[in-house]
Amino acid sequence: MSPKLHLQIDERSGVPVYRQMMDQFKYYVAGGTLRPGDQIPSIRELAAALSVNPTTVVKAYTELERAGLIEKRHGKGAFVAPNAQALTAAEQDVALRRSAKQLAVEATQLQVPSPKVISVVREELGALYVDRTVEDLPVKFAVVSGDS
Amino acid sequence: MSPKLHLQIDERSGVPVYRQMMDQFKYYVAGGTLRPGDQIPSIRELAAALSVNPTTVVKAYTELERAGLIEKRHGKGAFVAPNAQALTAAEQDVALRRSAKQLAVEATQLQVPSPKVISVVREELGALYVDRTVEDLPVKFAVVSGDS
DNA sequence: TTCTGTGTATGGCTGTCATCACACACCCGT
DNA sequence: ACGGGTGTGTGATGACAGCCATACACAGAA
Repeated sequence: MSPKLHLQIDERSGVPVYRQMMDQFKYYVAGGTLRPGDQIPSIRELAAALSVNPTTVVKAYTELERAGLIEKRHGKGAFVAPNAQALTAAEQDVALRRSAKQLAVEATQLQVPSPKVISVVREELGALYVDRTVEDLPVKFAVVSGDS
Repeated sequence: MSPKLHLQIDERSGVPVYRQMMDQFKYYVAGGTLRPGDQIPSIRELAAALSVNPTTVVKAYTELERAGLIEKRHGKGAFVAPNAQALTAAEQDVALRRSAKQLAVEATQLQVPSPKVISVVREELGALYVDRTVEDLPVKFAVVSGDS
């Protein structure tokens, strides 16, 4: 039913909260963690877990619904749409490259040597895998708002 | 005087434009590419180069000035502040980690294997170095707004 | 003075988010 | 069947931030 999600909101990033939520749901669907029919957190539940206003979640869910990715059912909850399309491999690549490029630009401007960049990325990837294992507890949705 | 800068604005990222500009100037100063006394692009010039409204650049410059990083002189232009502090190594690390973490989160949600992530990062880093060499032309400020 | 570069100031449109009050669907005890 | 409690999504309103368009003010050279 409800796969364990790991949503992360960075308030200081400047990126609208509803957009951060949308992207992450997209990625979960694209990666196959969320599958058609799966129930996702209720608006209130997610709002509480992430410490944001319910209206913000509403906006994200509404947009996702308009994109055909999820369905809201009054009084029942929200679900991944039956025909929710996973991102194509190409689209996944674009999304990933987008982040990678920003990192690269930043590193270049900071004049950080490439090997250092790579090692930091490795560390952060490793840190997440740790989280994933630790997360085999009765927590449905884990949240990190600030930094680790 | 005016070192060759390479500013990059991603309009679709959701991050406020003025914030993207601020960050990149910060990074250039932190990395030593921009040094105290250096003249930076005029408000109009930068606005034209990036295809944004001058007021947006004003906001970025005003904030940077308030942070003590640059100085605006009426009728003359904008310059890196005499006592502009480069970021400490620790602060640089924080900034870099921030981007790296976001990339890691995204990759994890997309279930992209780590080696793939690393290789993409390497590619993007490489692409930027290419740009840097190519940029030995009479262009003072090069801009990339969309994707490469 | 006049021209041309520079930074400055104001108002308006849009997007983002919070607050608060409302409406629908289910379940359970009566 | 009923009726209420609890969960769910919905909608109206207001405050504030980002961005743009436009007109104004200063500095230096012709």
